[in-house]
Amino acid sequence: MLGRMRVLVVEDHELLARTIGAGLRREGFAVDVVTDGDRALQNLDLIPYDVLVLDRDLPTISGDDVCRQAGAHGLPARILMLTAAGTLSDRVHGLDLGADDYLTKPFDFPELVARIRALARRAVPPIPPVLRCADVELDPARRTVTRAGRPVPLSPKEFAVLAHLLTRPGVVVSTEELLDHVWDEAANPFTTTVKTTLGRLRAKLGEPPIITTVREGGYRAGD
Amino acid sequence: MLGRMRVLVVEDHELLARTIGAGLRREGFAVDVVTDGDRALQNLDLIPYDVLVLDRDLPTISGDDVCRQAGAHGLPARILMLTAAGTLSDRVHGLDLGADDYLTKPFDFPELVARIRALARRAVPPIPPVLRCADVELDPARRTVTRAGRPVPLSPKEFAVLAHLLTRPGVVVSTEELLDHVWDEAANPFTTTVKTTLGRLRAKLGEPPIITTVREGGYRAGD
DNA sequence: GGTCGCTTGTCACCGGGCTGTCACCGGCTC
DNA sequence: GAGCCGGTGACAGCCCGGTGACAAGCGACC
Repeated sequence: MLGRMRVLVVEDHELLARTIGAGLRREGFAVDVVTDGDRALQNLDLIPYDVLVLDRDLPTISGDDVCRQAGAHGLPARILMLTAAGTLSDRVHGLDLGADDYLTKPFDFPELVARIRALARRAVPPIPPVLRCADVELDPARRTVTRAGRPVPLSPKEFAVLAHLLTRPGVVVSTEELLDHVWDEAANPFTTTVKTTLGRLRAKLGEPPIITTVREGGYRAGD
Repeated sequence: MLGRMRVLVVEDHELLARTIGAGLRREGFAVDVVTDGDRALQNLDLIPYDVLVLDRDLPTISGDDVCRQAGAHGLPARILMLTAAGTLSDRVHGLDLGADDYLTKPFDFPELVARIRALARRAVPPIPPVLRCADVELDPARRTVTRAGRPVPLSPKEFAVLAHLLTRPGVVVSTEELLDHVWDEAANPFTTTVKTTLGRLRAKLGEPPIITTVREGGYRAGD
C-alpha cells in the first residue's frame, strides 16, 4: 500500500495505549492515540484514518457505541476491535456491529501489525450494517427484514436477492448478475427461477412496491 | 457486503467441505465447493467470487500457492484461510501472503459465517460515468434518463439509441452503425425502424431538440 | 421412519407494452 | 414540378415479464 497509513488507537489503559502507539510508529504507521470514546469520535470527524484500533471496554462511550457511530457516519476507517478474552458470541457480535476484525487480549504485537496491514489493504469504506430503502430495513447481521417496523419473513433466496439489490439502491441489476451472485453454478439460466423468486419477494414486501422492473434490463430497488 | 455473496470453498477433507458448503448455503450464500487447488484456480478463472475460503493444507497445489496466484491474478475475491492450529508466525505469514483473514481449525460455524460476512462487506464496483448533454442526463447503471431533472421514461431501444449517441457527442452516427450496435443481426436494414425509433425518442425528449439529423449522413446528439 | 411444512425450480398461460411495418406527408434540391 | 429523403401516425404481432399451480427436495418434528 502506498503512503503512510493513518491509525487511530483508542485504548483507555494508558500504558498499553502508549506501548501500542510507539510500536506501530516504529512499524511506519502514522499513529494517534486517544484514551476515550469522546476523543475518538472527535478525531474521526477531523482526520481520515485508514484503520481504527478500538478497545471494546472504554469509559464514557463504549467501543461498541463508537463502532456503531463510526459505521453510521460512513467513515472510511476499517475497525479492529480489541476485546478482553471473551465468549465466541461476544466476538461474533463485535464483527456484526461493523468491526472488520477483532483481536483478543492479550495479543502478540506482530499479529496486531499483520492484522492492521491486512485491514489497510482493503481500500474500500465499510458499508453501514443496516441497509435501508424507504420504510424497508434489512439487517445483514440479524438476517432480518422489516417493513414499517413490522418483520417480513423471507426465505434465504429472497433475502439474498433483496440484500443484493439494496446494496446498490437505484442501480439496475440484471438477471444474469443475480444468477451469478445469488445462485450458484448449478443454476439454469434458461428458466424462470429469478422472476419467480422476485415475484414472491415482491408479494411478501407488499405495497407500495420497492422493486421496479426495467424491461430488458433487470431489477432495481429504491429511487 | 451481503448482496454479493459468491463463495468458493476449497477444502480437501470431503466431509468437512460438504458440511461447510451446506451450512453456508443455508445462510444464503451461493457456494461452490472444490477439493483441490487445481479446481480452485480453474473456478477462479471462470467465476467472480466474493470470498474464497481456503484450506491451507491442500494436495497438489498448497493453499499458500493458491493464495499467491489468486493475488497475482488480481482477483477480486477476499481470502479467508483455514489453518490447522499452528504457531503465531504461521498465522501472520498467511496474512502477509495476501489472505485477508484466517481461522484456525477447529472453528465454530457461527464465527466462520461472521467472518465471511465481514469480508464480503467490501467494495462496491465503480459506477459507470453519467452521460450528459445540455440538460439531458443518462445514467447507464440506473438506466434512467432525465431532462432538466425530470425523469424521461424510455423503452429499451430508445434508451440504447440515446446512450449510443451520447457516448460520442457531436459525432454523426449513421443509420448503419445504429443498426449494427443497437439492433441485432435480424434487423432488416431496408425498413424505417431506425427513423421511427428516433422519432419516438425525440418526442419523449421534448423541446428543444437534442438530436439533429444530418441529411444523407445520420444523427448527432449535442454540439 | 414417516409425515408435515417450507423452499424452490419448472411449466403453462396471460396481459401489456414495445417495436417493426406500412402508408402517407412535407420539405428540400435539382 | 418531380424526385428523394426523412418525419409521423396507425396498427398488429410478438416478446417479455408476471402469476398461479405443481412437484421435488429437504429439514424438522413426532
